[in-house]
Amino acid sequence: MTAVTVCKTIPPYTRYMVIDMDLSNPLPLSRPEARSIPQPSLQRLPQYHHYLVELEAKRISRVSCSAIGQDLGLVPVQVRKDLQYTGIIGKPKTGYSVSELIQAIETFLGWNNINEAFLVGAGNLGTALLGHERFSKFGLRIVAAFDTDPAKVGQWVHEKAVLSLDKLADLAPRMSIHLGIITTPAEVAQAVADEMVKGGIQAIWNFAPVKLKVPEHIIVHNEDLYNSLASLSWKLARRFRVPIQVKEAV
Amino acid sequence: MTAVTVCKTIPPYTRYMVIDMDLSNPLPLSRPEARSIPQPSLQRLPQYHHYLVELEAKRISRVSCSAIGQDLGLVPVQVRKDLQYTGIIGKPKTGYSVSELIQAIETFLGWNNINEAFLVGAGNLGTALLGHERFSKFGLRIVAAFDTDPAKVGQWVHEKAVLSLDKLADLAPRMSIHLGIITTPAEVAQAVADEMVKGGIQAIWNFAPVKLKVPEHIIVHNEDLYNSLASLSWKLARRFRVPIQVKEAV
DNA sequence: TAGATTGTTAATCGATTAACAATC
DNA sequence: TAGATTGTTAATCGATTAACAATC
Repeated sequence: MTAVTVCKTIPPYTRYMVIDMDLSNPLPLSRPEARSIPQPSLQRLPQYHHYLVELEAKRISRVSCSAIGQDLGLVPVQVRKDLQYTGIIGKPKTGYSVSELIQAIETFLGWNNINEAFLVGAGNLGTALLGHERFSKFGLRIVAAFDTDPAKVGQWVHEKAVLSLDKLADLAPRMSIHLGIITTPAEVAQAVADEMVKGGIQAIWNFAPVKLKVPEHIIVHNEDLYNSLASLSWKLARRFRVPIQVKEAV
Repeated sequence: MTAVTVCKTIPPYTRYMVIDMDLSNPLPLSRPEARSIPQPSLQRLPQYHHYLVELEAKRISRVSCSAIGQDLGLVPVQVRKDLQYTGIIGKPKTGYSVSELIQAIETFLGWNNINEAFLVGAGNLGTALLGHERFSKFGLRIVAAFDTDPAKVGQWVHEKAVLSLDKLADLAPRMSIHLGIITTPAEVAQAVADEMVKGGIQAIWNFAPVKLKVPEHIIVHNEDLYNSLASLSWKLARRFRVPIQVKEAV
């Protein structure tokens, strides 16, 4: 508001840019960590990334918001807003540089600095994740697996050793591992989380259907298939219920 | 508004209930399919369900919103709103009946009428899902698996037959299967989805990281691990960036 | 009765979308 | 220049939360 008097002819958002440049921050790209981002936007970024990588493979070097929106089923202005969080700036009329966008998204999401992780629970799901080469493209490398089953300990799964769970709390700090993945049955998930916290793990990606109790500073993400199944089966069930509902109304 | 004159002394929401009963719908429970529900609420319902089942195992028969909220990290009024979508009604001072709540949630989510499903892609992830007994508690039963790999076709995985993919479009309508699960690599997911649509599948639970192109009436749910990994690694990366950021500010 | 808890309405908060100026 | 596309602001839409009456 006070800036209005300084330069009346320039519209508000141009003024904002000038102020921004005054602080010698011409490239917002240089401090993406300073910004906050809505959860939905954050979750759309990997979609853009995936799409852009495909474009790059097709040797397409520039893209507009409308084109992205068209292919991903989003309105252009939403794409624009989302991309702005990464700090990237486009060119009117020509759009955005595909390679710059990819770079910006990867930097923003921290996919450049690889996260090494420990996985606990070498069952079917654990094995599936251990074999998931594509994770490395998204900055995640699972370096070892843990289990309590003596039959599994000492084995190798997808070139990764399966170690005894009681080694975890000791190994994690020595290898400076900050990320833990839980793919155990629900019953033991809490005990595993406790071990991880003891080992100084900062973030837990939890595939067990339990609400983990951990100290407040630990980041927990729940990958709860049941939540997802819920909405799917509700929609499907509703579809088959519809004729009945119509009947009742008559 | 027009109803105000009818009965001035009764406050608005009591009036609403009266009107509702006038339409001979005393139990909202009887027509849960008529209501719409916000996506976030829908995804919280399985959490309540899981929690309530645990309570029931402990022989606790009544529960209040505050208790639920306490344990699940939600404010009481949000719990109340969510539960209202299922049409359940509680009793002031004593709370809700645990068993009625469980019943209401299951009915609302359609978990009573079992969804039989076909799964395509008998790799690690597919095997993990096939072995997931708990799904049956949530109304899902995977009845057969499909694959194109000759080494897998004809095998049995967790007591389920692995069939050749080209049988799917024929079998689905004959067995009246409406739900398909895709756990294939991204490259073939679209082709699999096409087969499912040909077979009359109504809903697809997609674990491959691709945006599927299907007719508009098909329900698709994407279980994209990368979206989830994105926000986790962003938060973790940001945490480690913080000291640097502070330095820059100085 | 008093206190606890539900059910409802209204206010708030946050994300999306509409409108439009700036730019190439 | 004209048209396309970006970047910004303001309006809209939807979910959450606050406040409070009703009920047991």
